Amino acid sequence: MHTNSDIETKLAGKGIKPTANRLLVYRALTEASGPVTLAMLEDSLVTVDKSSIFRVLTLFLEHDAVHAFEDGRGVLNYELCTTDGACNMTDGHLHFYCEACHHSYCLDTIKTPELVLPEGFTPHSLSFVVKGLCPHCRHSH
Amino acid sequence: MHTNSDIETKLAGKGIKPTANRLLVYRALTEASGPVTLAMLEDSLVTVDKSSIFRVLTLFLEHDAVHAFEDGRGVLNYELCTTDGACNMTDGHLHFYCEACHHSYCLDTIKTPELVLPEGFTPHSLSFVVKGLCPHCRHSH
DNA sequence: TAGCACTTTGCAACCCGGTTGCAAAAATCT
DNA sequence: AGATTTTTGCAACCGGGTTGCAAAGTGCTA
Repeated sequence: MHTNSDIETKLAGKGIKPTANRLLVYRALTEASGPVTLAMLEDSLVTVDKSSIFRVLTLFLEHDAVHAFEDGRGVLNYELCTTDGACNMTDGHLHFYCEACHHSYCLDTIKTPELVLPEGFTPHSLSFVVKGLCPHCRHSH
Repeated sequence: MHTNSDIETKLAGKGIKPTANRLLVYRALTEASGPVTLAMLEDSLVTVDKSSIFRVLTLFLEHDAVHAFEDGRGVLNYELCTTDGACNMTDGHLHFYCEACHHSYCLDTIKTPELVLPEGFTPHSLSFVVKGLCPHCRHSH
């Protein structure tokens, strides 16, 4: 488990001043079993206002503490960055969105392929999302 | 160019009864240089209500006349299906979203890779979107 | 420690894309 | 024509995301 000072160290390493809300949000991200949405954080952090969570997340994004991607519905999902440096397309991996339980999975065992774009297109980031049924929903069908 | 009866034939082939609005929307899709959003169609089809365009597009989706994907902002983009049969993930191809001009490109020369999901995950559709700068915006930088 | 500046937070309100209920208009069917 | 079904426009709503603003908190410095 992560003590508060563990988290403070992590945040400091990314150049983020630790506040009470930032510790709460960071902890929620570490304890999540996968990518989480703003709405999920709102539910689990009832003491913190939606806009505050949002601002913490955007701060984390700017400091490469988390990365974000859209699931199949256009909802942003956030995940802690595992790498220490900039967290960009180079560590891109596949995400899976279950259309039954509306849950996102991070399939980080599957890397996105390196790709060759037509002349002139300069990539910054990428998202690769597969929609379908997750193992659980497929069986309970 | 496409005459109205050309379009009517196409729609009939997909099992869609041609109405005035459906012809207008279909024509707008054929004349677009790439994927279009609901907002873009609202702008170009000033005589047609937003909700009507929306309902036409969902009808087209159900009849595999168009397919849709989200660009990098979570906005739906629509494209005419080129294949005759069901338009699903099998003809998946890459899309590029320019963060400067907010325009989506259909890079249909680049096919999405065939992928192997972990046991139990059943794919239905997929989206593969690269964000960055398009050739034009890159030069006018 | 008082006074001042800067940062962070909560609240309310807004924005925008997407979506729906409903009644009017248009097409379809005897 | 009259009855029925489909399509349409309007208005309103929804939900995720975002912002303005004032209050609360933090951290100075004198």
